[in-house]
Amino acid sequence: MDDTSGKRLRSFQRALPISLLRAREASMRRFKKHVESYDLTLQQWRVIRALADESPLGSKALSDRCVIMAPSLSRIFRTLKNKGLIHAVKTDDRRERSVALSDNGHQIFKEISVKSEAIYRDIESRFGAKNMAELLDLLEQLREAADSTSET
Amino acid sequence: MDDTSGKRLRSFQRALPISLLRAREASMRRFKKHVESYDLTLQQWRVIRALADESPLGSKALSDRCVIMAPSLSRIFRTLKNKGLIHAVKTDDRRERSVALSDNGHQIFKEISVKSEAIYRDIESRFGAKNMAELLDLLEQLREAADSTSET
DNA sequence: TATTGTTATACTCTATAACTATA
DNA sequence: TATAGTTATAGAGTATAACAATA
Repeated sequence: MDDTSGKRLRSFQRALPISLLRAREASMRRFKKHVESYDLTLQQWRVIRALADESPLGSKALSDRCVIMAPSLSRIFRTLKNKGLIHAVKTDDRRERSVALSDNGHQIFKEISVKSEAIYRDIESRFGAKNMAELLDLLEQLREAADSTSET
Repeated sequence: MDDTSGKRLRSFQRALPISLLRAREASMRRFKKHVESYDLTLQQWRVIRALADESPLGSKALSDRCVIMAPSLSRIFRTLKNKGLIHAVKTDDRRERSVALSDNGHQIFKEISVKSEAIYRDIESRFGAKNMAELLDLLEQLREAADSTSET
C-alpha cells in the first residue's frame, strides 16, 4: 500500500475496529479457501474445532467460544448432523442438547488441521513467532478490557 | 472466564482467527450500539469514516479500505445518498463514480465521533495506551505478512 | 482487452421475538 | 421464574457471474 496521503489516511487505518477487521480478513483468506474446499463454512469449522478441543458442549458454550448466535448454531447443528460429523449427547441437565464430534468428525478435523497448521506456520514464519505470541496475549488482554467496560 | 479445562481449551482459544474475531467482537460491542442508534450499520459507518479521512473516493478504494465487497458498496452508496450523507463527484476517469461526504455527512461524522472517541479512550485506559499502540503495530505487520503469503 | 461499477442471484449470518421444555 | 434451545422472520453481508460503460 502506498501512503501518499499521510496523516489523514493513517487516522482511519489505525482505528482499532478496522485494524482488527483487516488483519483478520488478510490472515483468514487462505484458511477460508482451505476449509471451504471441504464444503464447510468457517463457522462450521469453528464449531468442529471447539468440539475437537472439548466434547460434549452445549449450544451456549459454543455460542460464547465460537462467537456464533444461538439460532445460527441450531442450523449448523442440523447441517453437521446430516453430514455425520457430530451427534447428540445426553447430559444431566435435560434442557441442554449437547453435541460431540463423531468418528467422522474427528477424522475430518485431523485432515483439515494438517494444512491449516501449515498455513499458520507459514504466516508465523513471516510475522515472527515472538510477534505472534505477543499479539495473542494482547488480543486476550484487549478482550478482557473491552468486556469489563461493557459490563457497566 | 474460568480455565479449568486447561491446555485443551487453550489451543482453541489461542488460535489466531478466533482470537481476532473475539477481540473484535468484544471491542466493537459498544461502538456498534452507538453507531446503530444513529440508524447506520457498521459498514455504512466505515464508509463515512473513510470518506471523512479522504474524499472523494471510488468504489474500489473504499472496498479495499473498508473491507466491503463491491456489490455491498453499491447498495450502501444508494442508502447513504438517500439519507443525504454523500453525493456523487465527477473525476477524470469517467468509469469511476466517486463519492464524497455532504455537509450533512460531515456533521453526522462529527456528532458520532464524539462518543466514539470517548468509548475508544475508555477501552484504551483499561487496556493501556502502550499496549494499544503495540497492538495496532502488530496488526499492521500481521496483515502485511499474511498478504505477502497469499500473493504466491 | 482490461477496468470500474451495477445488477441479479443464492446463500449465509445477525438479531430479535415467540415458543417449547426443563430447572 | 429463569434457563437452554428451536423456529420464524426480517434485514444485511458474502460471493460469484453477467452486464454496461469507459479506458
